[in-house]
Amino acid sequence: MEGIPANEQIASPRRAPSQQRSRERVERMLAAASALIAEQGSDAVRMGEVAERAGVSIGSLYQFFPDKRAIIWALAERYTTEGQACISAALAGVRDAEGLGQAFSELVDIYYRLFLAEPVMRDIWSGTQADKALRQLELADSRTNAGFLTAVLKRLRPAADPVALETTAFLIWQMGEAAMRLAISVERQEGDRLVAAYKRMALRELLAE
Amino acid sequence: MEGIPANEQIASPRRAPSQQRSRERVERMLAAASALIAEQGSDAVRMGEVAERAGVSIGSLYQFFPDKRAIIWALAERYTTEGQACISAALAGVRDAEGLGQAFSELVDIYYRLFLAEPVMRDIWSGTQADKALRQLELADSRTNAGFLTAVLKRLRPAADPVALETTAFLIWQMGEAAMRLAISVERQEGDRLVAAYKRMALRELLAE
DNA sequence: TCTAAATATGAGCAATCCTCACATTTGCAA
DNA sequence: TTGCAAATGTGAGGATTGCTCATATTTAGA
Repeated sequence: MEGIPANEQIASPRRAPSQQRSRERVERMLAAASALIAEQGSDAVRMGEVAERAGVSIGSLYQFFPDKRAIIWALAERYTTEGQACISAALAGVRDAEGLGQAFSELVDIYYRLFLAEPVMRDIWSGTQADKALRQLELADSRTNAGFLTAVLKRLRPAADPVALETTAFLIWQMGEAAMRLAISVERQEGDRLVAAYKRMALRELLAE
Repeated sequence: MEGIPANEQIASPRRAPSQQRSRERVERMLAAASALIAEQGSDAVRMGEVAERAGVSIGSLYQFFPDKRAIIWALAERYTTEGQACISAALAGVRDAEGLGQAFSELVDIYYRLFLAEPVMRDIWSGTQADKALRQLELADSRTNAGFLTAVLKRLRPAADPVALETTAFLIWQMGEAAMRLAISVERQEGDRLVAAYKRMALRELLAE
């Protein structure tokens, strides 16, 4: 909540590792951070700890990451990149309403399982509201993914207002993330019901009109 | 993000102010915190600053609030209490589907306007994902409010499965909050469209079957 | 081989939350 | 009124932690 003074600029590596040696070390830093986040949550992780676990000095850490948030950000970026490829692939082949229902339903299941199983992903996407850089990344990611969905909708309903379709897709996507966050913070059984309800609601909207 | 070590226990006043004098001082502390949050955001606010603005010493602050989060929490609790009364009143008189549509639509508008106009509320509900105590408060609040909605649904559809109605109401409520958070973090025009889309989607679900 | 750029290091600076020993005020019983 | 315990007030300083920087080492390439 504090210690890190502000919340403004988008973090980027202070220096891109150009040598093989440093690239490997950066990997170790990210792996260490990831492991520690999984164990303690990103708030509790201390920079010195990350450096120690990665087997580097605290100075080396700051050579490649301008601040603590930048490490989280780098991890988050990987998840978004992976996710986008997966989503794009799942939606690219959709040709009709039935196909959309099938693909969307599967995507929701995959994401729900991922959220349940990946503590790091869960932790990072939770912090998404508090950190501006993360929020920007998540919004951009969400727009991209919603874009894949919009493309499908435009194909299925060429007569519909494109802006309305974009709005719907974006909203449905963001609500899906909200539903996931909610589902994993209640009892498993209720979480399952909530995800199912979201799926039904979203599909009703996607396939309507 | 840091400085406050963990994120565990629910914060409660370390000592309840029993004298008139201290009650007034606690009010001043909360008012100071609220003003500073509006100006800078809760992350940027420093405890010494709150004490100074309230005209008390740092020690007095910690006499009544065990830590920084407890102040935020206290402010959040006030918002939830106010909100619940408002929502309960709006939904209590609903007798048919049309009335529900009307009341729900108005509630969404009120909340959207509130989110747009109240920087403190906005700030606090944004931090809701990162702080466990806040998240608990928000979940409890959401359940309470969803309960009001559930009561209406049960009245309108007595034959429906109660658990399903509860799930639907809870989900719709949480999605509303997500839609608000999303709407205020994009351009005003797009935000309006998103809120309208949410409203349409939620109503379709509430009035369906 | 030699040099400049890249990389590595960790003691220490700075910011901030929060504690605690001690001072003051209040409520109330004698 | 007086005395005293409980409530309240104070702020210097302890403790933690993100981050810097002067300095040392390694690498790439001429």
